[in-house]
Amino acid sequence: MCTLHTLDQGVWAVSTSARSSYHHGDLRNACLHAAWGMLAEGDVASLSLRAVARRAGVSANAPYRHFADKDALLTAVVARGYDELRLALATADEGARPGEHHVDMGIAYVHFALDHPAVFRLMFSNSCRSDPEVQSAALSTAMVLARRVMAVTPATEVDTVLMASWATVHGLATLILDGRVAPRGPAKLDGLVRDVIRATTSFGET
Amino acid sequence: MCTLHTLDQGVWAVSTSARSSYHHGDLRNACLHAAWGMLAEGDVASLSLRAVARRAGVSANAPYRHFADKDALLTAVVARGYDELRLALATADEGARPGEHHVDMGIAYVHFALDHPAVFRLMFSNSCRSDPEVQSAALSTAMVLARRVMAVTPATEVDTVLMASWATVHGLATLILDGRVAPRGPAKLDGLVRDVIRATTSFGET
DNA sequence: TGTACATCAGTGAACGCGCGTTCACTGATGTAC
DNA sequence: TGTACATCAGTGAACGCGCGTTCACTGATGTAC
Repeated sequence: MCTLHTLDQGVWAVSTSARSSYHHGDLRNACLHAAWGMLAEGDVASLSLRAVARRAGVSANAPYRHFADKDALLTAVVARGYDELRLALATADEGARPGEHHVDMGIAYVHFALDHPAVFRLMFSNSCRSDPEVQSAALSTAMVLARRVMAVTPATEVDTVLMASWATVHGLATLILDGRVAPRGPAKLDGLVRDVIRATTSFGET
Repeated sequence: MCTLHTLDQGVWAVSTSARSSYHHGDLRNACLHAAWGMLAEGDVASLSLRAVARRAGVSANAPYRHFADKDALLTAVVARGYDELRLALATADEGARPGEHHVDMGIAYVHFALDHPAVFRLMFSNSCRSDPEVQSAALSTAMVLARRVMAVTPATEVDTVLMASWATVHGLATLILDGRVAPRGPAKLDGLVRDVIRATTSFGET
């Protein structure tokens, strides 16, 4: 059903293994993987094309065979980010406890942000908001939320409720990420998300 | 009562006027003003200390008399940002229509974000979250929201409701800023904020 | 099966650039006497 | 009131750095005959 592989395993792992030949074989993916890894360790400002090439074990200009410029690389990373987020949300929705779909999806959303802070910030920066690939990836991600909202909301209110749900969970993720809101102890994170979502959800779940 | 001046007028305007003497007189404020202006036109990545000095009409290293390094300047800008936001929220709260305090403060919050996108992003980035001046400025800002929440919420739920309110309006501001949620026409912005806040506010207002 | 050749995906060196920051210095200001 | 001097707040030149990107080139691969 879902053919998407997570970036930390599966087909991606191969691309980081030592290469024996002059040709890399999968440099595009290796660059994305390297960029993803570097964003896990630092922020966007510290990510340079040269460093990505270095980490992929390749000369500084080799990435230009696969990306028009630095922006194109970042755009591709962001698109992957949305794919990952969409997968995480869909998985949470599928495995949700009865009557807890919103809460479990919200928890997954916040966890994604905390697990990939720099990627998350990049996804919601204005730098690549107008790229078509990113826009479509963002839209499919939003659709996962939308489907759940539509299942339990009168048609006339779907727009507002979708925005409200998304805004709440997105804002919460951002505020926690930035240290403006602090769950007391990591075990309390899920409870905090649950409480906030319940406090803002006036519509029922079936 | 409130002695804070907005950055675009009042005492700040003076600091950008042509200077006649070797000594600037108010270079610290002039730097902050220049940085603020540059952030209004571009993003954080395009803001350099040298450019700030240039705009302030001063040599590249003059700012070092007033800021230890570039980070210190950014930190000061962020602190000012929180001051401005706090002022905007307090003003909105004071002048709110009866029973609409949450809505009007939310609208003010979103407007601040849209009026100062780069500053807003910088305020909620992790770069200066641990600076004491910033932390205290952020705390006083949050207190403006907290006071309003406390006025209408049972004590046991204040924490959760405060987080929920803040998260919702902050998330909404962020999503609009990033183009993920688009009010249809600028006149519709306030209505969108109002609808979302009403949809997520289950507690009453007196 | 062997060979010539086009194409693809790398290399290494170089470019100009703007940056943050430091240095020795200088003009202006204020204060003690 | 005048002068010597310490202090403050600027200047201009220079530093090393890593960056994005381009260039001519080369090793590997695949395909036509």
